[in-house]
Amino acid sequence: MTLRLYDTATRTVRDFEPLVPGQASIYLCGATVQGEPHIGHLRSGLNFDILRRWLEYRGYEVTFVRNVTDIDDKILTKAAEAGRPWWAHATIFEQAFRDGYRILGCLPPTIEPRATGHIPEMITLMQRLISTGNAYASEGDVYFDVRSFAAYGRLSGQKVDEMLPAGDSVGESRKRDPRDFALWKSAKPGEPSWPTPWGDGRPGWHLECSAMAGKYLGSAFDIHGGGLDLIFPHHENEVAQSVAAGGEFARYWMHNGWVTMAGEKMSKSLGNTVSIAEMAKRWRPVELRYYLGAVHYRSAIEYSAESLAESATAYTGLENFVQRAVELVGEPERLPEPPPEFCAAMDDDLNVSQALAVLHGARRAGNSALAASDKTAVAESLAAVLAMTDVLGLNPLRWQATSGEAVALHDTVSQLIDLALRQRQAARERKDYASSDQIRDTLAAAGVVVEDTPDGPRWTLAR
RNA sequence: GGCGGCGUGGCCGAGUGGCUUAGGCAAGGGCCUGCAAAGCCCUGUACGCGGGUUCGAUUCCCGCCGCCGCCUCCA
Repeated sequence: MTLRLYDTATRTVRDFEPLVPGQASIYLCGATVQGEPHIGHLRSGLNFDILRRWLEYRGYEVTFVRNVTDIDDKILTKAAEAGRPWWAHATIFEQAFRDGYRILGCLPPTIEPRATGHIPEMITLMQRLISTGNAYASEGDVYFDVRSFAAYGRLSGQKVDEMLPAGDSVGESRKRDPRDFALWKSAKPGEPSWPTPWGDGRPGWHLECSAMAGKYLGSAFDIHGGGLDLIFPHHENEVAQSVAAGGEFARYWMHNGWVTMAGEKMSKSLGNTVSIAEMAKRWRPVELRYYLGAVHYRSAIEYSAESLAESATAYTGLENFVQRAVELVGEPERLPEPPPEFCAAMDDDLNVSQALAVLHGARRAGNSALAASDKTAVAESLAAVLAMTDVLGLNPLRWQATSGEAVALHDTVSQLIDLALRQRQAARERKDYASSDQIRDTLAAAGVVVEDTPDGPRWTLAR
C-alpha cells in the first residue's frame, strides 16, 4: 500500500512518489504575523503536522519548512494602530503563532524562515525573472508579466482572460496588464525598505515564498501546502515565479479546508474568529487537537461548542481506557505497528476520520477485555491504541501533565482523596450508604468523580 | 462573468454502483452496581429535490433548489 494524496494541481488522488527516495520535502505557507492566531490558522498547521508525522512513520526523512511572513501591508497597518514598530508587532505574533502550534502538539518545523531574512534571494530571483523576460521594473516596483507565462492559471483553473482585474489595478499605470502582480513594491515614506537595483522597497507576498522554498528545498520539491484560499493568487503566482525562473517547483499541492462558523469561513474580516486563548480556557489542548484533526483535512469544519464537546468526550473515552489498561498491564515496552486498516485509511489521502474508526474499535475491544480481565487481550488493545494515537499526536501518555509542581500537587491531592475514599469504603461496608454517598457527593462538588470497580474505587478529575 | 466545493440518520462526520449496521456524540432498552459512574451488548435503517443511465444509485449523468469559497489581504 502506498500513500496516496490529493493533488490540487491535477485534481486527482495520486500515488506519492518523492523526488528523492526515502525523503520528503514540504513547504507550508505559514502565517502573516499580523494578529492572534485563530483555530482556522491552527487547523492548517495541524493538518500538515499530521501529514508530516505520517510521512515520518512511513519511514521518510522529512524536511518541513513553514515560513513566517513578517513584512506586509497589514502588519504595517496593525503595528501603527497598536503604536509599536512593525518588527516588534511581527515578533509578538510570530511567537503567538509558534505557541499556538506548540500547544496543539505540532512538531516544530525543520526550518522556519522569515521573509525579511531573505531579501538577497528575492533580488536574485527578480533579476533572473527580468532577464528571462518574465518580469519588469516600473517606477521602483517590479511586476511579473502574467502574459509571458503560458501556464499562468493552470494550478487554480483560472483563465487569464476571464479573470477580474486586480482591485489595486484601478488607476494603476505602472502595470503593463492589470493582472500582473507585484514582486516588489517601491518604498513609501515612513515604511521599512531594503535597497535593490530598482530602488528601495519591500517584497511582495508571493515572491518571498518562492525565494524561501527555493533556498531551503531547491528548485524542485515534493509537497507544497496551505489553506484553500491560497490557491489563487498566492500559489498560482509562486508557480509562475519559480517555474519561469527555471525550476520545477512543487510536485504535489495540498490545500486544507476551512474552519467555518455558522456556515461562513472563519476570518478576521468577518469577525467570527475563535482564538486559541479562548479555547484554552474551556478545553484541553489535546481535545482541541482531536477535534480539529478528526475531520478530513479537505472538508470544512463547522465549528460549534457542541461538536467540540463531543470530541472531548470521545477523546476522554480513549484516555480512560489507556489509563485503566496501563494500571492493569503497564505500559508496553515498545509500540507495535498500527493495524493495517488504520494504515490503509491514513494512506488514503490521510483519511483520519476512517482511521479514528479503527482506533475506537480497538478501544472497544480493549474495554471488553478489561471487563473480562483478559490481560493478554488488554495489553494487545492498549498497544494498538497507543500506536495509533501516537502517530496522530494524540497519545494520552504523552499528554499527561509533567511539570514538577503539578506532579507534587497531584501527589498531595491523591493522598487526601484516598483518605476520603477509605472513609467512604468503611461506611459502605457497614451499609451506611447515606454517609458514603455524602462523601462521594462532597468529592464530586470538588470536581472529583468517584467510580466503584471490582478492584475498589478509583477517581478522576472532572472538568 | 470565470473557476471550485458542499447538501448523509437527533447532532458531528467518513464512505460506496448492489454486505461498511463507518465512527463519534446524544437517545432508548439490557448487563454490571447498594445506588451511581465507567464499561460492554442491543436498537434506530440516513443519504437536498426532479429526471436519466443501469438488473440495481446515496454513490454515475442532466436539470433544479439551497449553502459556501476563490477571482482583492486571508490558513
